[in-house]
Amino acid sequence: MAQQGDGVRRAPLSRERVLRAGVALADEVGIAAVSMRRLAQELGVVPMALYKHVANKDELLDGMVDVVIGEFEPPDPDLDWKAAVRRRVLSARRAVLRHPWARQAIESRTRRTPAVLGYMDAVAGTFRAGGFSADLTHHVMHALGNRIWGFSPELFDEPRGAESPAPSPEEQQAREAEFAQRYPHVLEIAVAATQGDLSGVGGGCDEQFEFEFALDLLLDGVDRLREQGWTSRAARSAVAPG
Amino acid sequence: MAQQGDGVRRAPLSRERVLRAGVALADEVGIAAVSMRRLAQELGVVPMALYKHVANKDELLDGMVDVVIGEFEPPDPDLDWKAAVRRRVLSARRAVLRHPWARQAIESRTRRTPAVLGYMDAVAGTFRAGGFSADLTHHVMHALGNRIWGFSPELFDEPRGAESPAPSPEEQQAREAEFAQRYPHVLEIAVAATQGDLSGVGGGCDEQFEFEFALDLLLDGVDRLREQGWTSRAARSAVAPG
DNA sequence: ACGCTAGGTGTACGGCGTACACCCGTCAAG
DNA sequence: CTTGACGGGTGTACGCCGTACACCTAGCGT
Repeated sequence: MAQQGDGVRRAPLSRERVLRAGVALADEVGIAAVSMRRLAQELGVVPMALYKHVANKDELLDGMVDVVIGEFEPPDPDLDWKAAVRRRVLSARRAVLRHPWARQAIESRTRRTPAVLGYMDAVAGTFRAGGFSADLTHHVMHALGNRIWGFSPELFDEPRGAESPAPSPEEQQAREAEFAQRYPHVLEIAVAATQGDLSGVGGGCDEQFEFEFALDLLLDGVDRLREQGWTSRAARSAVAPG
Repeated sequence: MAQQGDGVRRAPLSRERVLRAGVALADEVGIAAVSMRRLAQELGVVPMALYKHVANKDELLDGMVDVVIGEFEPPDPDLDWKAAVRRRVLSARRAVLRHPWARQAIESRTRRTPAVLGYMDAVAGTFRAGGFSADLTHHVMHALGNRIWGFSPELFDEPRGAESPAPSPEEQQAREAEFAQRYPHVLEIAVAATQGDLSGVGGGCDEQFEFEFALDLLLDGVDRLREQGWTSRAARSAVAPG
C-alpha cells in the first residue's frame, strides 16, 4: 500500500488497472481517441509508464477486448443447446452494446487470446453437448461468424460525424427524389423498416429484432441439418460436379 | 496531354489515378502501410498534392472501397433470384479476395457512397423481383450482413506477423497439451476441419466451403420464410409475451 | 548496509495527417 | 500580345502518434 497521506499519492498501476482505464476511456471518447499518451494522462502517469504493463498498443487493445469478453455471462447450464447458445450470444451482445467500440475492436483483431479461445470453446462445447458432430459444430461456428460476438454489421447505420447542417428544404427534397430514382429498392426496404417514418433512414430500424431474426434463422437452419444427420462429406459429394 | 518528351514528364494526377494507385499500394503492402505520404511517393508527387483530388484520408479509403465494388460483376439477368444473389455475392467475394485489405476497409467504414448504395440496391432488387416483400427483403439484407460483401469473419485465421520462431519441440508439445486441456472443443472442431492434419490450425480450413455453407443456409432459410408468407408483424406478435 | 528489482520518468526519433501560403503553367478575354 | 484568373503541384510547419533507451528511485531480501 506504500505510505500515503503525504498529499495525493495515487494507487500504483497494474495491468488490470491499465486495461480497465482503457475500456473506460474508450467508452467515453471512442476507440480512435484512445492513445497511449491520452490513457497515461488519464491515469496521471507518464506515457512510457504504461509499457511496464502492456507490451504495446496492440496488446492494450487485445486486453481491452478481453475485459469486455469477461463481461459475457455464461448461461444457465440446464438450458438445452439452442436456448443456451441464444442466451450466451445475447449476453455477449449486451456487453458489446455497453462498449460501442468493442465491435470494431473485435472485428479488427485476430489475436486468439485465452479469453477469446475460452469463449469460442464454451460455444462450441454447447453445440457438442447438444448432439452436434464436431464437423457440423465447426461449420456452424463459421456460419454464425460475427453473430457469435453479439453483433452483426449494420448495413444502414447512421453516417458518423456532423454533415452539412441544413441543406435547405427544396434541396433536401431534390436529393430525396434523386435517391428514390437511383436506389428504389433501398428506399423501399427503408420504408418497410420504419413503417413509413422516413426521418433519418436507418434510425428507426430495430437492430435487436434484426439480430435475433438472423440468429434464429441460423439456429433453426442448423437444427434441421443436425436432425438430418448432415455431414460435410455428404454435402461436398452431393454438390461435386460429375 | 501537355508537352511530353522533355525527359520524364509524368502523367497528371486525377482522382481516378490516385484511387487506383491506393488500391495497388494496399494490395502490395497492406492497408496499414498506406499513408498519404507513402502513396504520394508512389505517385512521384509531394504528399499535399493528393489533397487536390481527395478531401482527406478517409475519403481516400472510401474511394478505394468504391474501386473494389466497381469490380463486382452483375449476374446474368435470366437467373432466378437465389442463383442471382448467389452469383453476385460470390463475385463480390472474388473481388474482395483479390484485395485482402478490402474486407477490413469495408467493415470499418460506414459511409454510404453511391457505389455502396448501388450494390445494395441491386441485391435488394433481386430479392424483390424474386417475390420477396419489402419487409422480408429488409430483414434478409440484415441477416446476410457481411456475407453480402463476399466475406465473413474468419474465426480461426492465422495470427499475423512473425512470432517466436522456434519454440523448441518439447515446449511446443507442452503447449499443445495445455491447449487440448483448456480448449477441448476448439481443438476438436479444428481437427474436424483439417481431417487430422493439425499443422497450423486454421490453415487447412476451406474458407470457400464455409462461406457457401453459411450463405446457402441463409438463402434456403429465407426461401422457406418467403414460401410461408412470413411477415415481421406476424413474427413479432407470435413471439410477444402475453 | 547493500545491491537487486519493479516500476515510474525524461528525452528523443521518425512517422503520421493536414493547414496554409506559395508558385507556375495554361488558357480565355481584352 | 498582354493579362489575370485558376487548377494543380510544392514547401514548410504544427501537433499528434507509438515507442526505444537510458535513467532514477523506493522498497525489499539478505
